[in-house]
Amino acid sequence: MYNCLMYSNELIKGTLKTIILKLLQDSGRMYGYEITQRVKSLTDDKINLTEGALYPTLHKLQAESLITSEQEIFNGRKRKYYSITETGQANATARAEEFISFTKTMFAIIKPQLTK
Amino acid sequence: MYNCLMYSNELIKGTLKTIILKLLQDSGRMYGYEITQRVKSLTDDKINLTEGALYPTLHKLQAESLITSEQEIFNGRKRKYYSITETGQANATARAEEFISFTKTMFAIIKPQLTK
DNA sequence: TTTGAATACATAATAATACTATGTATAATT
DNA sequence: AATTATACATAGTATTATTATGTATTCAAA
Repeated sequence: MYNCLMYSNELIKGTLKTIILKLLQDSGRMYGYEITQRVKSLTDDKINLTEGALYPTLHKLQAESLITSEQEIFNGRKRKYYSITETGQANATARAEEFISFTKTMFAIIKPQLTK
Repeated sequence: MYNCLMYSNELIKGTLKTIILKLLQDSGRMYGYEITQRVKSLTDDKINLTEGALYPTLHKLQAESLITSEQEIFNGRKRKYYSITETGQANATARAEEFISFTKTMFAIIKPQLTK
């Protein structure tokens, strides 16, 4: 869709990655289910991560060495805790800045009509 | 990716549709090439719509009755002018508002870490 | 004058990505 | 006892954008 010079072409599609990385950057380690609940409460129920979207993305982020994982048993149930790596930290910051920049650009397009 | 209650699941993927509809809402009628140039200048070269993304999307918007088209010859070259329909007007406004709302939601997630 | 850039539209093939649906399994609640 | 919540996972599907390619005309530069 976009062939951007400043924005990676994953900016939009990759919003989920940005969300996950930013949460991990903020909270230290988290497990999958915890992430869905945090997103739900942070966004006031507006974003409800599905498992079919979350887990494959977590696996992808780990494959890219942006996060690491360690499995534990908590209260009889398996939990897989994810932590952000150093590379992931830099990536998270870059993604967030890109998103903010993109937002400004989009506003340049949609704002004029809003005030009509 | 998102299973939103307030946001359509096309919010992100459909940013291009929002852009096109908003431009048509603002400018009356436009032809394809004109849209790419307008986007380019409005976004300071940051978003460069490719033809492979633009034209299929225009056809899709027309199939959804959000825009209409009329072909003309200008200076020996074919031009297909697109105009927004009444349904499209409402859709454009809704999409823009959705985008702004989504932006606020995203900021709730990424902002805390930015100030660190 | 002819070559290349800009204008103008279109589509097929590919890649990326998220969603739906489904599966497994345990703990807690009703 | 049944349902809900917790917890992870993946196959299949759909959507969507990108790349690549094709056609065709006008205009500017070499």
